[in-house]
Amino acid sequence: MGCGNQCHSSVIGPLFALVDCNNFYVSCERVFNPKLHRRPVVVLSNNDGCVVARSEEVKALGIPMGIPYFRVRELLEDHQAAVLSSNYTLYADMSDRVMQTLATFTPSLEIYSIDEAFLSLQGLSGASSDVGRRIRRTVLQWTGIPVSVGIAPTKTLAKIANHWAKNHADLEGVFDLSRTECLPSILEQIDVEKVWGIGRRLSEKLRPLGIRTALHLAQADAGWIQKRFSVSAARTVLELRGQVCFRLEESPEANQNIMVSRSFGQPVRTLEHLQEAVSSYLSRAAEKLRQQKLCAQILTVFARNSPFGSAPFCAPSASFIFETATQSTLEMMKAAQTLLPRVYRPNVAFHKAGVLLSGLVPADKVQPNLFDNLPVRRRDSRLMQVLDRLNAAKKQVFFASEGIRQPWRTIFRCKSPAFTTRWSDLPIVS
DNA sequence: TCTGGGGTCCTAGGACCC
DNA sequence: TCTGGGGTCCTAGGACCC
Repeated sequence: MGCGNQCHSSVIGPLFALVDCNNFYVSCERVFNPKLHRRPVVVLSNNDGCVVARSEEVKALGIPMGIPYFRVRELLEDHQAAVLSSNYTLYADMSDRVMQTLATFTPSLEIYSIDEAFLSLQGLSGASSDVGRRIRRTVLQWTGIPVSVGIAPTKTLAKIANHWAKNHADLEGVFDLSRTECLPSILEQIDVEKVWGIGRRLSEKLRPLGIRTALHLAQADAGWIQKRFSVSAARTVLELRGQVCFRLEESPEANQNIMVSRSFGQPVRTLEHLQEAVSSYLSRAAEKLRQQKLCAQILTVFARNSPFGSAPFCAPSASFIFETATQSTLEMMKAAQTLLPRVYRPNVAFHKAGVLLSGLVPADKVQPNLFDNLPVRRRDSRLMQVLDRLNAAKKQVFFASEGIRQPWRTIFRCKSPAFTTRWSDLPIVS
């Protein structure tokens, strides 16, 4: 690096580590299928639509994140790439293992996404970069997943440190930005769009103003940025200067919305099939709602055609407000049946539909309504409990309204087995 | 032919009230 | 009838994240 020596006294101020799994979905697949090593691998989104994870070999081919698969299929074939559908059950289980491993290092842990966590290293003894290396080694050994670790006094800088660790092989996956004298020269090499919280739109507006790198942004006037853009952008400026604006959120707030939406395996043109799909999504959404011990006041149903087709974009939606917040799938399905005719359009080829539950309240804090039918509520509640218990491990019982043939169902053409969550799919070592 | 899913936060603008 | 300011709440839409 040639950036001067890093000293190793213990740290007093706040210190964050961002641990990010490398190419997470691809890494999960490689743990159970050694043939995927040293070979280009991609994982695709639902319906095998877009590239959502790429191995290093694929990145080297210049294939960007999120590109539609059909546009790069030939290129991938030319390089004998392995192409896999998403196996969310596997990734969720592997994520749990990684997070449990991280929790052994510190209780101050924020699970930020399926493949990322922030840790507070404040007060931990020893050199922070040694801790980083230990984290990396342990996660790899216990789960098989390679991670990168970025360490810095703010979350935004930890993100940058992590990014730097990923892009400099000599660092072996760990970079401690809090102990470097060359922060400005690093920020100078980072495009402003790469900064956490600055997206494409914002960077397009910043560049003409001369703010093209993370360093430019760090040196900008925070008050002016707030007036011109937003308070969040101003916070990012301060964070780049080492001033904490985003704290660790160890016990996250309850969700404000629960959404289940999917693109269809093939376009839906009939009210009947739209009803099936919406019933099935609603059934899943209500399950999530009960898992989180919440009730919903508002149900929104929406559907849309493809934004890429020649037909004008069409995205009707309709909402239902319950007299009393509910967690009963039955009650919600009844409501959905009244909403769907308002959403359905003959002559529209629907490409996607979804349900949104909002106005969420804890189940034990629901205000009962004067005209509530309590016996029905209690009966429904018992029924839902039984349903959830039956479906806990594997879906065994479903509503007739969800349909049987389900021609709209999401397609996964090349999905790997459920290595870690189904006995029959257990990998065998011979 | 074929373009993901699930979230959060912020702001602007309108309605309404005093 | 005319004139004015300040505050809150709600919603839609935009931007961001992975």
